[in-house]
Amino acid sequence: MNDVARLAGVSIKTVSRVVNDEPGVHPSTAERVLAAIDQLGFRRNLSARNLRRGSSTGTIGLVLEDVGNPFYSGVTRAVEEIARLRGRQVISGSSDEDPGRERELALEFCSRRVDGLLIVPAGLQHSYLVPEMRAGTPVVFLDRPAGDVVADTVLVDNIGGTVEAVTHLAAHGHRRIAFLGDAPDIFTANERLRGYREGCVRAGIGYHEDLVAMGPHDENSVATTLHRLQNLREPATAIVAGNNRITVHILRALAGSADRPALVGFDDFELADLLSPPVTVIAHDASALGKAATDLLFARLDGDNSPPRRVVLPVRLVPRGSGEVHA
Amino acid sequence: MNDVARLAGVSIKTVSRVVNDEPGVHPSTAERVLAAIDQLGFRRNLSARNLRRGSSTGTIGLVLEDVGNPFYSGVTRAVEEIARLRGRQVISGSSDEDPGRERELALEFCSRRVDGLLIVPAGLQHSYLVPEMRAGTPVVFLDRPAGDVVADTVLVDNIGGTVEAVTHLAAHGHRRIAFLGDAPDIFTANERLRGYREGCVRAGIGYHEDLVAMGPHDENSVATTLHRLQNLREPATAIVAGNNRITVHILRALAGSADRPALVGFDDFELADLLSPPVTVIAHDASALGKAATDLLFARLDGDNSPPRRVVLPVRLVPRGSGEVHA
DNA sequence: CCGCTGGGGGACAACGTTGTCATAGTGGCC
DNA sequence: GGCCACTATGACAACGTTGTCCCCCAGCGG
Repeated sequence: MNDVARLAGVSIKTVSRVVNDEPGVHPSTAERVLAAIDQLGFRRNLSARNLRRGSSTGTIGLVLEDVGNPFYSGVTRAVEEIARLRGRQVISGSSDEDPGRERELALEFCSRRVDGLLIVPAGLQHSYLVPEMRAGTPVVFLDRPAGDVVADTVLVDNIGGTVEAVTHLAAHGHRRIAFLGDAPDIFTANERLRGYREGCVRAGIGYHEDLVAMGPHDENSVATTLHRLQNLREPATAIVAGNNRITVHILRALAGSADRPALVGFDDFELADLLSPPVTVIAHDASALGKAATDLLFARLDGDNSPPRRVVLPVRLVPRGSGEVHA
Repeated sequence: MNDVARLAGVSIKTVSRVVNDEPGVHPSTAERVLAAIDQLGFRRNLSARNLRRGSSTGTIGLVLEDVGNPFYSGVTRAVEEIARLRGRQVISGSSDEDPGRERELALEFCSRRVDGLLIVPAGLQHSYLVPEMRAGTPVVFLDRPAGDVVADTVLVDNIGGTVEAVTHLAAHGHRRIAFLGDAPDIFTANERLRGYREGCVRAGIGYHEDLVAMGPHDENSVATTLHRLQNLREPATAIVAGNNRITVHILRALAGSADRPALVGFDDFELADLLSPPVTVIAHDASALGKAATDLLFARLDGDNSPPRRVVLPVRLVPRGSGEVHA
């Protein structure tokens, strides 16, 4: 800006006025300044501007588990969409389910003075955010609640979803329904297990430990587990999968096998309808989740200081006929 | 920092020293400062720090078409990974194939003084970046080349891929091979069309206009096109799909149809192997693309100022048996 | 001719840091 | 006791902006 001022033969304040479209600059002066800006390729430094103005940095931080997972990339897209409408950039990072990494990312974002934080929490300890929240950075938790702070939270109806999955399978005559879930210290995994249990009880088929296998799961562990489930004295005839990755592992393990158990997966995924058999899922909308959370965040930025809210988004069973009809 | 200094009864410079682990602070003083920091929830302002130090802002900008597309979210993940190793945050935005939006995003990132830019170019005009590049911001183009600036570029072998696809189909006896591609003003779409054409010529089956349908495509247009192709005097017996979205549209349109043409899709996608029939694809690796581009960017940041490079990543045909065997 | 008005423009401080340099105190050595 | 070296600390400027306030001068009315 200094250089521009010198080249145009004006003070830097005048350059600032031109750059900001402030009134009170003679057209001919403005033209000279613009020419200088063009010639020097000047671009105003947003950091300095925000520092001086003490205003918003125009950024929001997004911490999620893995941008590479289509579910989270859908969330990211929705967040970006709304942020854009409100003139914000999104800075994002993947925690890979590691609480330490989550914390590192969140605090780094705070150091950058993001206007707000959206977090898919990895662990159960979030008191590290208290000073930041007290200092005025709004935080919205997404997909899972925070461990030990009270804050806005957007969840999906995990319990209702798995209850519905089990009910659906039981209604088709299944009595040996298995559940493969993610690591039980992950909130959603645990909730879905609870829903599974409740569904079993409601359906009158009872809850049996031997039908449950919690993760972490990879392709091999899923294959092994399926083998076990199918060789029980009373084999499982149906499976509820705790998330999209597990569903895919199951599909891969079952590929080509003759006697396939019925399957209902939590999380919808592309092409689920084109598989044979198509896969029945508990669907919930990544963009709805991202949108709800971002809306909440912006409401806080707009001055809403009502007590923290917890929003639970509905899920819906999408029956596609993945073997529910009990042979 | 001022407040911390006051509370600890020291100068702000001493606080700065403590925060930065600089030597020459008495342990007892440091302790007082740390206590004050803790009490006030102080966190150093990175913008101010970077402004003062004139050093890197620790961010890189990523402009892509749509984070929601699994291909690009894979790229994003890879970029994030490497950026993290080099202590950078990633700011990303989706251009939605709109050159204006791309420009807006890229220049906004420049205003934020990102250390470097990774761009999946939407249009053909990138001279707007010249001043920024001259000012020292390295730019790497990804997946497609820039229109009118010379800069580092990482591409995949689009032509080789489609040549291989056509060759593969022709080897299985197909002589009426159609091509459904994206809008021809998109570099990759055009390249793949060229590859298709060359493949046809090499296979000695000739290039026929009536077998080509360039986009933009949506589910309906793909269905209509397929209908046309199958009702030609000499119907298409095989299809090459220009990208993952088109492949999926085709699969959906063909679902349940009896007489399916063979299909080879450009871009691999999850579950392609589990469909029936499985889908043969031209695979290329989103993370490899992201990694190569980010490595190139960091090489520039490390001072490499050799002439701009163009890296072309190989693709490979993954035969899965999607009806190539001509009945 | 004087004073007032208002448009155009500049000087300067401040945002929150850190680099540079100065200074006060302390202990050791001759 | 005087001098030096060294440690711990602080004062101040500067990074690139913008907000506040002030100044200059042309034009106008009296």
